[in-house]
Amino acid sequence: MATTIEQPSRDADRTKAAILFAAQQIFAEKGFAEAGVRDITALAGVNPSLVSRYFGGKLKLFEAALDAALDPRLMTDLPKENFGKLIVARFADEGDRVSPLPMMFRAAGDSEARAITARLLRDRVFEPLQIWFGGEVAAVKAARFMMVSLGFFAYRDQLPLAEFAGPIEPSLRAWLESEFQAIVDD
Amino acid sequence: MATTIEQPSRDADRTKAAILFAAQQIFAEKGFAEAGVRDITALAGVNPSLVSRYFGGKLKLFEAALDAALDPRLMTDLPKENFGKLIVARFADEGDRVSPLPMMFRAAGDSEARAITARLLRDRVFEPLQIWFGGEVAAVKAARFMMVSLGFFAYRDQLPLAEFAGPIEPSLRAWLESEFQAIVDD
DNA sequence: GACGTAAGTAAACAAGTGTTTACATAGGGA
DNA sequence: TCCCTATGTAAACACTTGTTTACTTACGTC
Repeated sequence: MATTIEQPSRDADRTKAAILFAAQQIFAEKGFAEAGVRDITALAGVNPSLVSRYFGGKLKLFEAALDAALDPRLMTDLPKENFGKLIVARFADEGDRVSPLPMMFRAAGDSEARAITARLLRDRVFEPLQIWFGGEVAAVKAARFMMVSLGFFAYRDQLPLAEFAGPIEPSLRAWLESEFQAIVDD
Repeated sequence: MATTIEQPSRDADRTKAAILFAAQQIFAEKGFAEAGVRDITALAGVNPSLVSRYFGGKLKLFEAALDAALDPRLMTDLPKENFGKLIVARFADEGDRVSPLPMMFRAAGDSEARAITARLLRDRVFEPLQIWFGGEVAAVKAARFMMVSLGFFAYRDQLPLAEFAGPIEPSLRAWLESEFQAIVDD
């Protein structure tokens, strides 16, 4: 019988982490409004009241979940020579797993959650990108990057067209790659 | 005393129109979830129960309001030679009035409303655009148009950055114009 | 002018929400 | 071993929501 790690049944840190992890899943899947505290805590296997106790409420939990999902390095760790191909590969092939944008889109219906997404998107994505791009047109470059990315995910999220449901159409993919590459090259 | 048009205080068609008009305002401003039937009917000056009676419920009212706001001619009536400059002018300068996209973004949180926006966006925008573009790459062109448009509105809607709050930055605007123009030229 | 139907209203309804309160209990330290 | 506190639970709370039901009233018709 293999030795198993002792798992104390009462561990606040572990419980918080479980709630946070479940929140990321449920918020991304159902959106802020439709994701119930009871849904999240059921997935985490704990009592609904712990959301208020440990995070201060559903809205704060959303903020924590989104903040944990945001990581600008997912863009800025790529080499600029091959930026276009690589970022599209990341977005198109593992986009729903790697990007918090669907989670943000489905929170746009709630005004408070929307204010949080706007702030985090600016501080945790737009600003780091601007620094990474550098130069005097860095702000415009960051804006272009945001627009193309938002457009791509909004398109996949909102327009479940049969002809684009599977792998992305080759010439559309090539266009996207050139769009992203042009941002760093300009 | 000037002759005034007789306004019957009881006119079902007029009441329906008033509700529909108010729904467009409120849905665009607050989103589907936060827009209450009571908000809409208060603006229209009627009783909340009339939403169910005349439209079959809040969801059907949303569908009717969105359908009434969608008009592909806002894009396809433009000359292709000057398409880029003109469409950007329309979107950037009168975008919130002319485009139903903000209304759609803020409905993404509700799964049923989202299904409606997806269907209407496909049938009332994507398909007509595809026909208008024509040729064998029409689908890809329509997809590119959707992505750039969605990206632009998502950006303005979700990222209220101070530096882009007012009129759009000139070089960013030039880039957008070239993007749209390239779609029709390719 | 009386009447019946369409138009509109007010209020109750039923369901779901996030949060709070009161209570139970596991587990480590004295 | 005995507590005492952190951890977790169950249930009630307070509130909002879209919708339905019962009722009132204005308008066209005979």
